[in-house]
Amino acid sequence: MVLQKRLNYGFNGYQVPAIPQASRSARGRRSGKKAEDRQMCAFDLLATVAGELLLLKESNPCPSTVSPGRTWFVTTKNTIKQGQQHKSFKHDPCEQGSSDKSAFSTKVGSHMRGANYVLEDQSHAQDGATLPPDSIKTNYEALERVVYSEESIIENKKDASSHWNCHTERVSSGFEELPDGKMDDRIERHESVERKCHTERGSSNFVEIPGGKTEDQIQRQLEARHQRIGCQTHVTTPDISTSKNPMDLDIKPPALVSSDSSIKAPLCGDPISGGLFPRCQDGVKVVCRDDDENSSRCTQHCTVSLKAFRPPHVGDRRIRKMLASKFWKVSPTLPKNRELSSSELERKPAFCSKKSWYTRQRTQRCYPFKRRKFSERNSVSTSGRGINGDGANSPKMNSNREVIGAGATVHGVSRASTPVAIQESSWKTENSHVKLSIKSFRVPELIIEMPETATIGSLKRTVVEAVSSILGGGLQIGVLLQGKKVRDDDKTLLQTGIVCDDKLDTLGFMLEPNPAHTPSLCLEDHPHLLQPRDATQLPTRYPVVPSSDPVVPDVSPDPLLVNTGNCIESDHDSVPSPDISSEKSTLNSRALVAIPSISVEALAVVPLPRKSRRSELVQRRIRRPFSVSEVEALVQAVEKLGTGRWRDVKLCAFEDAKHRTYVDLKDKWKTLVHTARISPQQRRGEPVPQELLDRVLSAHGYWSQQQAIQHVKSHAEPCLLL
DNA sequence: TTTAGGG
DNA sequence: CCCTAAA
Repeated sequence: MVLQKRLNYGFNGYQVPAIPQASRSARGRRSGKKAEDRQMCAFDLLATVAGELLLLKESNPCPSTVSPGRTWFVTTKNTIKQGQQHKSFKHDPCEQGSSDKSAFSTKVGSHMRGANYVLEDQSHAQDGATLPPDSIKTNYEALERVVYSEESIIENKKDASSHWNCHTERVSSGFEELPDGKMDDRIERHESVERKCHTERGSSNFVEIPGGKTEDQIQRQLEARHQRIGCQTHVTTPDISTSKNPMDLDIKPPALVSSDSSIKAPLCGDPISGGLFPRCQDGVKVVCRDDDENSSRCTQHCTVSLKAFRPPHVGDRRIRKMLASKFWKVSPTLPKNRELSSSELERKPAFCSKKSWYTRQRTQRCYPFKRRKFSERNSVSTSGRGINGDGANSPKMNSNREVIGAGATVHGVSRASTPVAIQESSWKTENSHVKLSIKSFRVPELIIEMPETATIGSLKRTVVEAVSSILGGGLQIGVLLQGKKVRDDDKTLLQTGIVCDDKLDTLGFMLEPNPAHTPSLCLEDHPHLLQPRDATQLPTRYPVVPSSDPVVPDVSPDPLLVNTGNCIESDHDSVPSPDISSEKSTLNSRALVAIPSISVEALAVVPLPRKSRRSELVQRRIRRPFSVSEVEALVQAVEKLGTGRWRDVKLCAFEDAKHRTYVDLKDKWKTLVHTARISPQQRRGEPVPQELLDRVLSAHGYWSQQQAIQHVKSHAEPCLLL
């Protein structure tokens, strides 16, 4: 079940400019992920727009003047030549056929390729008359969901039913016609999939709000989404004369600053972000027309630049990772996070700046929540009125003036950025936190060998040295929950089950050697460790750590290194990169000087398997076993579509399961076929009903046959096809 | 980018 | 689930 809101906005025609090719190129992305990322970018864009709209909305306390049933659509201005499955989004959603979802994603992809799209309010012409709510079922579902999410972040409530014309409705995620009573069945399954999305980390790009969630849960969900997306919006009021080129929009200083109503505090004015992510800003030209398009009032245009501050190259995972590390950083009870250890910060100044950038980003992202807690709705409305002058109560909330007003407000807030520390503290007080008390750490195995004649004092010293050597940077923290190691760094505490005053006794921490740590620092701090004796007299494991990862001193500007975990992907940024490498070079050479020659030798001798480092950096995706319901969906989709159309299968049955790529589905089918062929005794994991396996075999057989037939036809009788 | 197939 | 050649 999906809660949907129909949002009413007083203007229409969001023109999304072409996004430069350069902003899309990304290295190191895995192909399976690309489509999702791309889609997500586009959705973020839409969400961004939606978020701005919400600002407008908030500043106008009389939304009831806008008629219901209004929905935003994405329409394309360009003709896309790729297949024949493209329908204009202007088409009546009622007539959508089975290919429409494909069309949507393809169009979104094309959008990222530079096609022009218009986010458009299609119902403006006939207020309340067009597009009965029920007609929006499929393609727009995602968009609306985003819109809903954004609104929720601002309003922080899911049942704002009164004047925002929201309603709940069930939406079928399937887009093929479902015969007879199959619909309910389908919806049921879809619900289950969605529920799964919630329990599994980051599996959905959207925050899907299933029924029955508490407000608190929703809030956390939305927060998580915001963290994932890392997207902020910014509205400026550019010079109208330059509005032709959205990229050239001037940024005017804020006209008004309000500390209260400035909901989505943006970051555009942040010089750090500007410097670090010169290409991260997707300019969005927003053309605001008057509500009644046909009236003379619609002639005036204003342009609003919406900037989505989501570094386009940043993988979802990376953002999350970084934010996660940010979290730990905030928590004073925990030792430094390996992902962003202090030593790393020292060595890579760019990290620091980025980090602070992100800190700000993140805290501001949370601002809507704070605002809501601190202020009543009334005060928001009041300030909104103040910002927009007399327009707020006007029946036509949609005048251009107000758009500008809202934009200026937001912009002003973006400039008035608060110190990070303050924001963090307020952040901390505003969210439910898990309080942890770490009584002691379990230290990883440490083998120490001493001559019998050694004194107790020297033993102590050796142990201390060994421990402190490891503590010097060569460790990371392992988290244990109920005795099981929590490996997924990207999961939130909530998702992992670490909630306030609950289960905390089962939570444990463990020190582990950090294979990625830089040995030079450690050795630099304790050079005597290697010097006083022969290396063979130090069979402790800690000295091994350095040579186990000799590549770390490698200062080559390897993007893999630069892009690691806590760092925003920055391979395009010319500024920080040289700093990083030069800084590291210096450090490294300095470190090498301090290291005895034997260590240098060790460094040279032991080649690091590149793979291992890579796997350190690019984390393997979490394994998510297919549930029976997922298998059933897959089987059904393959029965319908065949075995050679995994993309369609994905779109058909797993559109909302963002963590299932078509490659995953293909692989799963492969294993399903295999499973079906082996004896039940040999099967592992959650048992798949035999009935499903039978269907797998029969479908597999059928489609293999079909493929063979097609193959024969196209080869033996090519002329017949002409 | 998607498919197909090996690992 | 990853990787990658091939289309």
